[in-house]
Amino acid sequence: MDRAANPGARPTMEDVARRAGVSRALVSLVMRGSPKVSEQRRTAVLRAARELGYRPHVMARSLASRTSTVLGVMVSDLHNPFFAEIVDGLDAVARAEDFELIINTGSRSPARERRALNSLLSFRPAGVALLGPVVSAAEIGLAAQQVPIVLVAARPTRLSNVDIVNDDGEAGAELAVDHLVSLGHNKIVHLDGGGGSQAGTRRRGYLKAMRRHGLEPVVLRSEYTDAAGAKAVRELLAEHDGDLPTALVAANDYNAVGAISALEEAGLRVPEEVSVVGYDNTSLAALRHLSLTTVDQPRTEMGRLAAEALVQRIRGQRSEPVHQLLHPSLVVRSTTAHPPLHPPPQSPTRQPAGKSATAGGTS
Amino acid sequence: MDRAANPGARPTMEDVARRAGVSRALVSLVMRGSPKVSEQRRTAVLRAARELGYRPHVMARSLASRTSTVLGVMVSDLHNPFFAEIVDGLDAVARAEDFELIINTGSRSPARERRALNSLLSFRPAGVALLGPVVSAAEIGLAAQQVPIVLVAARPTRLSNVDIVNDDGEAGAELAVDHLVSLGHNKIVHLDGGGGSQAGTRRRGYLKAMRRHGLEPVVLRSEYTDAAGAKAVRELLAEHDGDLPTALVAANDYNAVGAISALEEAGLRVPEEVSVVGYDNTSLAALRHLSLTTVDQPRTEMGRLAAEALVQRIRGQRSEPVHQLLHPSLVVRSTTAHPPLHPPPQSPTRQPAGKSATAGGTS
DNA sequence: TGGTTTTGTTAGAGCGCTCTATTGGTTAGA
DNA sequence: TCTAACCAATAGAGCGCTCTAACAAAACCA
Repeated sequence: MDRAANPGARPTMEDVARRAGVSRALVSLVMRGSPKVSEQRRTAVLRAARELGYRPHVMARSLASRTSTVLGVMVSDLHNPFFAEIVDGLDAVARAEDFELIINTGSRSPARERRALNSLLSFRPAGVALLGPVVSAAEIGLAAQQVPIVLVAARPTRLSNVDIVNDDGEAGAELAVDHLVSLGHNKIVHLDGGGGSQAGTRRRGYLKAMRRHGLEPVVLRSEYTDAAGAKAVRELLAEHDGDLPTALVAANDYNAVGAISALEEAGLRVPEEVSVVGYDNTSLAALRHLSLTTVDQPRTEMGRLAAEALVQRIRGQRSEPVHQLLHPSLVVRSTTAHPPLHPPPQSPTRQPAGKSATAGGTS
Repeated sequence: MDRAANPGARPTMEDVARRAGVSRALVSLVMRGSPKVSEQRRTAVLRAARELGYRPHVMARSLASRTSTVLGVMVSDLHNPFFAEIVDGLDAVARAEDFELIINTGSRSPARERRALNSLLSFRPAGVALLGPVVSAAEIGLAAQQVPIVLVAARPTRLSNVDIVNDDGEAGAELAVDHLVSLGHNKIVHLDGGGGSQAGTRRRGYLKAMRRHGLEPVVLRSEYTDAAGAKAVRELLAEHDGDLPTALVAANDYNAVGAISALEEAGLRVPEEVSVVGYDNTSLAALRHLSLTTVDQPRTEMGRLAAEALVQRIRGQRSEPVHQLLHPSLVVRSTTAHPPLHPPPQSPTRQPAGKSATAGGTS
């Protein structure tokens, strides 16, 4: 009844002003927390606003102020909980710095991702974070001309006007290989992530570490999925019939889980006969049922740094691009052990001696 | 150079109009695909727009038109891939009907969820979908006065002005119990979802089915997490030392996986000694490594129906609330089997009393 | 006391767009 | 030939807000 000339519809600043007996401009000042408002009027305005259920219209606000408090987030794959933790980090900073997050997803398809990005841009956000983008560098570059952009978990790029926050995939893969080598493995195969973001970097790290240890690298093309991991292993088993690897460095955790399934289907036990290392330390890996040895990226931290990079750019505190490379760490769980036939220097955890028969003739 | 009075900044409709030698209104018509524009001018405008890299400003548009093409989506937990599939369904409809999705998350905390909801509302969306909300009914009701709202995967509510799309959790839990009974189980314990959405409904279904079969129900308070499932089982094992159940109906897949881990830690084998049924058929359950028997909700379909409900309301095609209750189905995988010491009559898969829902899935 | 600051408040223009009239310019009908 | 009917195009108001400039009223200083 008191919604004045605006029954039913959402109350506007005008309505609040009328009810509080002040001007629209004063309401605006109160809403933005200006110090130059008398206490008396401030409380009157706040009360009127509360009574009407008024909430400022962000779009109108950003239109009028020519600024935005919106940070756009493009999540390349909502199904992958990996990104959820990055969002956690972004969200924490956004909350602290008074930005709003709007999320959008590209479903791992470049076309949809472009759509999602355009949709985000049409809100004229103050900045945009692309998590695991698969869209072309050219398009990212184009967008970067209009708004600060930070890439997270992205494949390497030559773009000069974007910030980047990645984990050091090369170091991570090296970590995995070093771990396996230290357990006594020397036939270590990498299932790579195909064209996925970070796949190339991890592959490079694997190759580098293998060379460093004087071992012969074998890379199998795969993908960031359960099914692809299983498929790659099945092919591996079919081809390299006699000469099986004793350890696998998988593209990521999903890939690793698929690989483990295929290994077990083939009667190979993990880790007794084959060790498997994942990548990402997703909640999947942590499930005690899987208990996957994996490489952990500081995801929340990555999100936090990404948001901070954006905020700095938005506030004009920095204009050169930054390229953060965070250090991953190895999380050793139960899918890695000493290889069969290669008893380690010291006392092992689980190294069944009777294993030799199996390893001798898997044929 | 030709950006006229607007160098550097994003071109506006005015810029396009100037360049094409027409009025701003005409550009507006072209942008909205009006048929009442001569072909000649249309191409001229489109060319000018292309040359300037013009993209309409959705905020300004929705401000001026007093309409919105934005659908807000509040996802209660981004880490749970369950919701990602609902978003897929929403997204499909949104794309088809020319709406934009903006997503936001509440991280399973009522306070954050309220924040997220308010943030969403401040964009004055045309409609809002709340996926697995934990915020209070009162607040939802308040929001529903301002914008059409659809609840998905929500706990039951008395709210009269919102649409609801749920799976029939009662039927789902019954499906699980019936399946276990048909395998010969009669000591079936339910690990419930505590205060989680749908937890009560599932518990009710479990109780109903147990009673129907003349069995004594046992409900253990738990939660929708891996850890909670494991904890509940550990407590169960500690207390009911002598008289263990032969089957568990878990609150959801995560809970089930935790339960399985705890069982295996205790030396109990699944499914040989204890059968476990999950709920949700998440990607987790499908991993061949877990191969969890579970209840599947048609999630994408739920998302689709939710979006359609919103669109109908937005278009004014309907004003009464709808309450959709979708039928779940059982996916039998490898975590359920006949109970020990109780060899079944024959080898059943289905259960006698022709229940409405089907038994689908693998294996 | 008069002038200068300071403080609190407001009018009014305008952000980029849509939308309702309204305007000329054709064409059709009689 | 005139009017009605249509068509393409446009002027101008206004969506809900911010922001600059201007303005009273109170406070300060000499």
